[in-house]
Amino acid sequence: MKIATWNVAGIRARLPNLIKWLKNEQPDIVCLQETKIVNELFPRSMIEGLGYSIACSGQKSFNGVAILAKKSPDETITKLPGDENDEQARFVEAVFSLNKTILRVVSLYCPNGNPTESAKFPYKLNWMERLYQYAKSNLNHEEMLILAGDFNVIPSPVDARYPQQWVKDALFLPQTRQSFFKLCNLGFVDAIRASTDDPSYTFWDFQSGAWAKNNGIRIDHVMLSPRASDILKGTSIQKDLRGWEKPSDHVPVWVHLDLDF
DNA sequence: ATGCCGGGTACGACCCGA
Repeated sequence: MKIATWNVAGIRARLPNLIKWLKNEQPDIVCLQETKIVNELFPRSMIEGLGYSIACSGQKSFNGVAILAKKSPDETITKLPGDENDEQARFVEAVFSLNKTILRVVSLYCPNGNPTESAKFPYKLNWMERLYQYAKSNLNHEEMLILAGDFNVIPSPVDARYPQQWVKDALFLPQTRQSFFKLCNLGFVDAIRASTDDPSYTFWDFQSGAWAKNNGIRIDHVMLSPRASDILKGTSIQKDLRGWEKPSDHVPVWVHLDLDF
């Protein structure tokens, strides 16, 4: 089976590209971020027409995540535990019962955290700590768990074309990277980094000709629990979508698993 | 460093992203 994560930067603006891409690539599961739409207005019909179930957690204007899948999930969760008052739609989980196994998939949109002197940075770090606690408690089940999405974390200098540009940015500060590595130290595998040493980016800013200059960063990640990393077959970053008409500033990240879906 | 682009909201400029 193949699973992809893609920050679409507005699902309504990206719908033609999303539909074309789904038809071309036939993913089994897709984790979307920055849908920027309430659940009631989610553009269901064309996506369902291609054979996908939809689990979404959205809000007006900002954030919003979804999971599209060729099977219907047995269970859906739309809140990251740890803060009852958190109204931001950044987490959706879908649980799939497969032949003798369970696959748990999360589409997540970690806060950006800039500017770092504002409340946004502690909110980011707190959200990442909540994700860590969630991941840790789920590992006890020894299921296949996939955390896929826009982490807004540049893990290492190799993950930026110009790392010195990011040293004071919330995406690359030591506290942010430590929080990401804490997740890795639970046993989660960064699927792209496990598969290749090549520098490869998932985001290029719309501004300043970042795409033309390949001034990119790798911030969209697929993290595999030990049971899931055991069946990792391969990965890719679908850079060509950044060159399409009306692109998102992010491109899809793909993971292939040795698993029937 | 800021906000050069792009989306959303709403219809005139704002906020937000990374």
